[in-house]
Order: sequence, then structure tokens, then C-alpha cells
Amino acid sequence: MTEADDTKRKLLEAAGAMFARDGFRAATVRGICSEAGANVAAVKYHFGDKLGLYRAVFRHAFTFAPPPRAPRTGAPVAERLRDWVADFLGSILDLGRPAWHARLMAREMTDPSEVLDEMVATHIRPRFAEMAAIVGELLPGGPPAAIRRAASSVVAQCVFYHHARPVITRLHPAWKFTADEVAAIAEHVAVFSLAGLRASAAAIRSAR
Amino acid sequence: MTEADDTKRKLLEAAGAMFARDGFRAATVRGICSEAGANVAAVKYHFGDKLGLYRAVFRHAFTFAPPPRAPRTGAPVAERLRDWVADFLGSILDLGRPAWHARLMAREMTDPSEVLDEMVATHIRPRFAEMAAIVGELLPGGPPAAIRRAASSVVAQCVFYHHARPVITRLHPAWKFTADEVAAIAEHVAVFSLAGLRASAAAIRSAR
DNA sequence: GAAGCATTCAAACACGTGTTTGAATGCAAG
DNA sequence: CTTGCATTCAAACACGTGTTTGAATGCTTC
Repeated sequence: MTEADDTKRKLLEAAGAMFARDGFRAATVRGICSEAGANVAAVKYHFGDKLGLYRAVFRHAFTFAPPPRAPRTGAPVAERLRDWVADFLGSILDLGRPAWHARLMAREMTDPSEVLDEMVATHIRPRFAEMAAIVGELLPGGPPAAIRRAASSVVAQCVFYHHARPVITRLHPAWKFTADEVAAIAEHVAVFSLAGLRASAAAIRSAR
Repeated sequence: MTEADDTKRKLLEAAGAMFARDGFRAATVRGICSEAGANVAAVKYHFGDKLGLYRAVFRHAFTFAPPPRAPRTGAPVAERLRDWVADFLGSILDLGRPAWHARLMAREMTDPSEVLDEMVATHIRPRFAEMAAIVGELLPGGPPAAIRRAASSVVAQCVFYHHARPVITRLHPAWKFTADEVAAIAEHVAVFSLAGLRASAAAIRSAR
């Protein structure tokens, strides 16, 4: 039993890396099984088929992903925004764990499958709602559309460093994302965004 | 001769749509040829092989893509930034032609191939340089790293609406990108960014 | 030890893929 | 008309793929 669970786990890990690196279609069952030291038939036995394995990989990966840091509820809005950005950027730029979590997500982005719905519902929506709440405090009385746009601006500056990686690498080969640099980026995004949000608030007031 | 050029053109267009929708690997030569009303062997004859067709599609697509609007050289920085954002957002959110240009690009992003290098050199780098120049004027004396980060913040807010589309659709099903909404987004991004850049400039001054 | 069960294994199957072939076609020049 | 050339075509080839099979293995329980 523990042995069966072992091949199951190895299969999930190997599949995670493979699916992230090559995509669902390009990744081969044979390659995954060989990497996991398992027989090809193992995926049928444990997961039904290739798609079942893919689904399982997602659930497995994001179940064990570290939950976002709990927000400091007492702190002023600006501080909470700083924390959110730093936390989110950290989770996006490798600094944590198996680097392929983010890649899997990115693939779902350009090639959405049924799992994206699940992902949005369980992980993305709550996260976005946090930011929208912070933005809402900074744009008091702002219409929902304005809040959506403003929250998007903050989130966009973070995810950019993930999804545009291939271009960034080619554009600025020397730009390395060390822990220090990530901290500097987080600080920049926070300063930039707080000022931007204040300006948006002013624009909303004057438009009224 | 005109007939040969015709199948060649039809092949390029069908391939563009297919590659964009399904990706290089998933798109099939048979499917493309059938869509183009051509024989399977046509791709070998005209482009050598599938990869040759893919390369040709990129060159064809981006050669005929409308060039970015010429900047108003005399206008103040803030106006030039506004123009740049509006222009870039417009080119990103369908409003212009064959919607698959952007999708092809997005695919290269998560699955970079050799053509991405060409794309960065000929299209992305000049575009980014324009924005970096504008940002440079607004952050006088700012270190290159700060300018990179700031320019990234502006660009990020634009490309977000393209690459995160699948998530945005699921998060805010009612959010439609009409011409009016795109204009509103452009205005928001400009206001947000100008304020953010001023704050960054202040941060740089005070850190000195 | 025997029976039952979960798991693993090597081999094969069925199918879709990119590619190649060699003949057929049509058109322009001699 | 004939020749030469570019292009198209149906058919086949070679290969990698996900999937399935039925037997072998090992472990637990009686």
C-alpha cells in the first residue's frame, strides 16, 4: 500500500514537472512514467488516463502549495498593500518551491482547460478579492468598474514578471531576480501603485 | 504563378489561425491544408516542413501588421505617454485585425521558440525603448534599474489585459472590452502611471 | 500453505502524425 | 504540336502516441 502510494506520488511529481515544461499535449505518458520509474500502465491504473493524471497534478500541486501569508489586519491600508505585493511577488518569482507551479498556471492561461475554472474559483478569486478590498478602501465611493481597473493595475505589475519572463530575459539579459531585486521590485510596485491609486481617487472625486 | 501564390497565401492565413488557436504542436498539417483547400504535400513544396511554415506565418503576419502610430514629437511627456498607452492597448485588445496575431505572440511567451528572438529584436525591443525613453524623461537622473522597473510597470498594465484574458473572463464575466471601455482603461492606466512615475521620481530624489 | 487482492509489468493494439514519393496536371516557350 | 517546368495530387511510409490486455508479482488474511 505504501508502495502504491509511492509510485502514485512519484508519478504526480514527475508529471507536474513534465506538464509544466512541455505542456499537456507535448508531455508524453511514457516520458512521465520513465521519469517516475513506473510502468506505462500505471497511469491507467491510478488515474484512469492522461487527463485524469493532469487533473490530479493540479489538485495535488495547489493543495500542498503554501497558503498566502495572513494579512496584518490592524495595519493601515498602505502597509497592507505593501505586504500583499511583497507576498504575491515572492510567490510568483520562484523564491518558493517547485518552480513549475507557476508555469502550469501560465500554460492554463494561454490554453485554458476545465481546470482553470477550478483554479480561479479556489485560488485566484479570493486573492484578487483581497486586493480589490484594499483598493476599495483607497478609492472610497469609487464605482466597481474603477475598482476593477485599479486592482488590475496592481496585480498586473506583479504577474508581469512571471508571464513576460521569456521576453524580459531577452530584453535585459543582465536583469537577475535575486532576493534583493525582488524586494526592490516589490517596493517599487508598492510606491508606484499607492501614488497611482491616490491619483485615481482624485480623478474620481473631481469627475463627480 | 498567381495560382501558386494563392495557395501559398491561403496556407499562410489558415496556418496563422490554426497555430494561434491550437499551438504549433497541436495544429496539424492536414487540418491547415484542408482549411486552405490545399494538398498536404503543399507545405513541403512551399515551406519545406511544418516548422518552415510556422516561421513563414510569423514573418508574414508581423510584416503586414500596422506599424505603431507615429508619436507626436512636440507634445509634452505626459501626452506622449497617454498616446503610447492608448495605441498599445488598442493594438493588444483586438480592436485591430486578425485577432490571432496577439495569440500567436502569447503562445511564444509560454513556449518560446527561435522566432521569439526575432520578434523581440524587431518589434518588442523598439516598442519598449519608446516607453523607456518616456519614463526616462519623467525620472531624470534615475538609475537604469529604476527606469526598467518603472517602464515595466506601465507596459505590464497594458499586456495584462491580453495575457490574463482567460482569467479576467472568469473573474468578471460581465466585463466587456468595448471601444469605450478600452478608452476608459487607457485613461486609467495613463493617470495611474503618471502619478506612479512622479512618486518614483520623488523616491529617487529623496534616496540620494 | 492457500486464497484473495492490489499492484506491476512487458507486449501489443489502434490511431494520428509529419513526411515523402512518383505520377498527373496545366501552362508557357520553342 | 512538343518540350520543359512549376505545381498539385492521391497514396503510402515510418514513427510516436495513448491506451489496453492478460499474465506475473508480492503482500495480507485465513
